[in-house]
Amino acid sequence: MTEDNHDPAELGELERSILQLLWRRSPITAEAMREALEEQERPLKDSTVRTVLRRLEEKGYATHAVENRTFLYSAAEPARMVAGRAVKRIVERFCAGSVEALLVGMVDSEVLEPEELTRLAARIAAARAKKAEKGGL
Amino acid sequence: MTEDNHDPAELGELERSILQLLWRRSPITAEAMREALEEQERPLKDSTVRTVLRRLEEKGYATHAVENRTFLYSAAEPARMVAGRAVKRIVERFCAGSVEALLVGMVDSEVLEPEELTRLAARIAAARAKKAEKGGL
DNA sequence: TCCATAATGTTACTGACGGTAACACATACC
DNA sequence: GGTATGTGTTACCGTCAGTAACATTATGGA
Repeated sequence: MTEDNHDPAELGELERSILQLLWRRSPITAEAMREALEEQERPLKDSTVRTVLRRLEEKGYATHAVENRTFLYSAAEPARMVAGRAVKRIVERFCAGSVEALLVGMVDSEVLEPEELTRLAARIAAARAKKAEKGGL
Repeated sequence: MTEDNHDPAELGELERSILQLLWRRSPITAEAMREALEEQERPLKDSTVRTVLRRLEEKGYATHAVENRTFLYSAAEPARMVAGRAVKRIVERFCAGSVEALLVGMVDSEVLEPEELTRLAARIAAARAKKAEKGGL
């Protein structure tokens, strides 16, 4: 039971922006992060950025290593994973646990075309099969 | 452009519970809602329930009709739709807009088996085709 | 040695918002 | 006309994200 209880819905807008950057530019120092945000028209004080990075780490979304007394932050897990779990919660909360209902909803709300769904499903299954083959089993 | 800007992430826990009940038991009066919540070990004052119902309506998740001076609340749109849009936001926020990345993430985080994905895709596409045929395009 | 510098740690204020509810107001029926 | 039933108004409180000042620590050079 690794108590993996992240909930991306619990992230604020700034926290998400920073997490995005972690995914894109890991590993990264707090100062570099501040500069990156500044380039996105988001000028913030040094301490603000650090506070948010610390909070992200507390919440389990980030980690850091220490290199010459300086923290190098990285995302704790890939975006795909976080997104996957986020969807899982949506399925539980709004689709009574049925993934099918969710996929139907995505089609209904035009997030996804049926043909695209079919195509992606095939592609993913193929990729998966290949991986399983390599992975030995 | 009906400015359909709901964000289920912006709902609190009680709001979600009540929305669930709206989906399950619409149309429903405030009093009946209170009783339903009581049965779920959630005893709340009348005014609490009413406040939340009103907030849900303000946020666009519910509507009401008036029947003999009494409000009959209903969900404004099906759960599937809300879920679909919620997922859309996740895709934008965590998957750089790629639905494929999301589906892969769902497989990676074991929300969905590859075979199941393939099967559901086929089923949905078929249902969709049938509908288009009937709908006369 | 001692200070300036570059990091990190601590603490806190503020505004939004959700959970919760008291209290006021209206109306229909006896 | 007053009581019962249902709706409208207002508000308090706790939590949390955004924001940041201020304190502390270590390190390398004068």
